[in-house]
Amino acid sequence: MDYLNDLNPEQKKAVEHTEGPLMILAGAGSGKTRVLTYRIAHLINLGVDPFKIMALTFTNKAAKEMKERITRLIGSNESMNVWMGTFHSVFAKILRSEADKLGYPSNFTIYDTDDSKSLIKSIIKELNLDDKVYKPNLVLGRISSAKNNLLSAEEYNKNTSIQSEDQQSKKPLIGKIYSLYVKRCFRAGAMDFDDLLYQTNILLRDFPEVLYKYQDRFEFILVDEFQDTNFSQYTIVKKICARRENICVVGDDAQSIYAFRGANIQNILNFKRDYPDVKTYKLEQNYRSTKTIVQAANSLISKNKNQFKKEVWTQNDSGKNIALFKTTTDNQEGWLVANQIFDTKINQQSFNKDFAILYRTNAQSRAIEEALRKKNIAYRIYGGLSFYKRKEIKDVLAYFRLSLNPKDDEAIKRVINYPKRGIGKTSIEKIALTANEKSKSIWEVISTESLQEVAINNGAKKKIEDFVHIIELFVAQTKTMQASDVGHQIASSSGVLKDLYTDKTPEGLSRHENIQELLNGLKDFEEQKKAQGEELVLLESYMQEISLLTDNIEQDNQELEDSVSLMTIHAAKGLEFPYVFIVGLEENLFPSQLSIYDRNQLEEERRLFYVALTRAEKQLFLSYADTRYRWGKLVVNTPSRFIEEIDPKYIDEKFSKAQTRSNTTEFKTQTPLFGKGYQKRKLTKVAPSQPSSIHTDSTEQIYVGSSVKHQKFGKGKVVHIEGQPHNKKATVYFEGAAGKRQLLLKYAKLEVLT
DNA sequence: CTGTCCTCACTTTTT
DNA sequence: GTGAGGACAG
Repeated sequence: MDYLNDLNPEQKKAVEHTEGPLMILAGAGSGKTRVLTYRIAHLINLGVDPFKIMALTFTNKAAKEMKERITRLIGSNESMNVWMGTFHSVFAKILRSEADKLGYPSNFTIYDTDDSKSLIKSIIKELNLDDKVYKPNLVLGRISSAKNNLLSAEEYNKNTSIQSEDQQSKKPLIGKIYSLYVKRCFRAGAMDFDDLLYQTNILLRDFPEVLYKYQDRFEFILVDEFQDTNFSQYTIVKKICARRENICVVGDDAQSIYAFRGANIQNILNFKRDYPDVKTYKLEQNYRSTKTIVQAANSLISKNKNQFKKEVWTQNDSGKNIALFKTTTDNQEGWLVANQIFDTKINQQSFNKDFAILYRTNAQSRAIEEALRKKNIAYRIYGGLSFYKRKEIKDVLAYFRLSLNPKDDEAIKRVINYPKRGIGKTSIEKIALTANEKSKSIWEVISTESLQEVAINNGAKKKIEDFVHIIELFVAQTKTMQASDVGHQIASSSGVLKDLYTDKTPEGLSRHENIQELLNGLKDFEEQKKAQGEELVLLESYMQEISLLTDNIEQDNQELEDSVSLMTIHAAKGLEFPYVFIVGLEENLFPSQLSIYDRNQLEEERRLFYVALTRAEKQLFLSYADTRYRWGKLVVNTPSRFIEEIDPKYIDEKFSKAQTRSNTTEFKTQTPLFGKGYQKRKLTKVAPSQPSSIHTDSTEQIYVGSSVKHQKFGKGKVVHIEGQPHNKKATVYFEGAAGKRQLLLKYAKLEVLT
């Protein structure tokens, strides 16, 4: 148990507390993830079956990082079996295996926010409501928060206080939209993001035997970022751990930044109420940042009224003061950041990857990007327009979805006339009308005799029938063919590839490339599964894997490796960088104008700033601009109130007048050159980046003649190796029934026997 | 039914 | 400044 020596006394106590409820209040940089990972490793070392441990995180990034760290600690074989992932992905998995109980198909579609919004739009239209009053975003928000508070549509309509709220805001029919929305999702065999949690609650509530099963299966539950859980999530966890109460939650109220989405800091308070004999440990020693950063952050967060008492401290050096830059325009701000990075790199001998630039909204990245490009500083944008959100990718994925679940109305609406087939708006509307009358999905209308009852001309009917035949073919193929083959087939037979191929504009080429990239990712996925011993890899399993991915997954590419990170503060949570720039510190931007009239919302913004400050290890740079382009208009700003809330003894104000004049003019003349950056944007790959350094290294130790062991196939001998380093393919003869196999080493996780 | 031009809303954050 | 969606002509 040497690893316990890596921990400080408080951390160690938390790790060694195995049975019974446990709450860890962990300040920023206090080794929260370390405690979680060590605790899981410790449980396994004590003989707990990894299958019986469930570890829930909030984001894919956090899940991925924890997986990697556990693998490093205890090896992949054990860690693979821990149920670890985001709330949404873990419960999606459970819902798929229990779907029939809820009347859903096990291959239900997951609607993303765009799907939900588009469905809501069509419902609003059908009800002849004004979408200026019933703004789809707002309606979706109401429905979402209802679900996250476990209110069904029926309950929503019965609840007098909600109804009077909706009356008062002159939107009395939101409840009706909610009911219809639920009906449509069900009809389409689809769940939205909130359903993944809501329906899990229903499942555990209405099927005691199912609840019992999972209570029995999960002996230990760990929840990361507990302050960000909403009521729905908390209820699931509470139910599953009710029998043993082996629940460990880790959180920091000072870093709660998702209240806007229904997260409830009260959950931390409730926790003490629900588990009176809970053991609480506070991790207050910060290992990440300098004294200056820690104390500056403390001085800021002390302005919040709602918080737990906690004193974060550090033994680290004092470090440099925070640098505060005032600039005149957003472009100048970008330029200043780029220059500062350039200088710091030389003075401190640091790398691009040591820097992060954090902002409140994604739109702010533009000015920064231009400046970095001009200075030739490599950068990477996290979040923003993710690969899966691109139009062309969503089109192909809609065909994939349709081939797996033809009842998916949102997918059908997306592609029934893309590429152009001469099926116009009027026809689709008439079909949708018939579908609603019969309470059937669009597919059930167009693929049966019901189509004859729709009042459209025969030409259009013929075109629709052709479309149905294509999809029917795809449906059949997805059941028997390898995922990558079906993928190619669908991309070309649907006409999508051809449509983009004929488009020779740079955008068209880039879209075509993106689809190739998607198909490559699909192939990679298939190879990976085959290496794990699966014979037939279906498209279905791929779609289940990616439907909850919104991040861009990192590409293992040397060039991208050393780059400056650009991201929103929300996306930066849980990460750390030696040098951190926080830009756009202006009133109405940060804090956002939507939050300044409400104490709670303002405090959330302040916590967000706290999160930003505490990302830094060595030094912080803050900046604001007097004017900034927003919505194409020049806006004049005053500095953010948050700047003054940091104890001024930690801040050095910098004005750079000399640089201001010469460089803004240079900037203006050159800006147009960088107007179109579309095709230069990075391409991201779909390949799940399982291989950590451990695996990549070990593949280099496999030679012809090596004796190896495979998780599924057992022992074997390597007879042939081909391919590039880090991407080698080996032919292996296995002793058992598996016989001769070709495996990609980077996925196969072969153990070398000596 | 399709293509083009115009208007308008969009900027809070994620699964 | 951009992209989605509506109005209108062909």
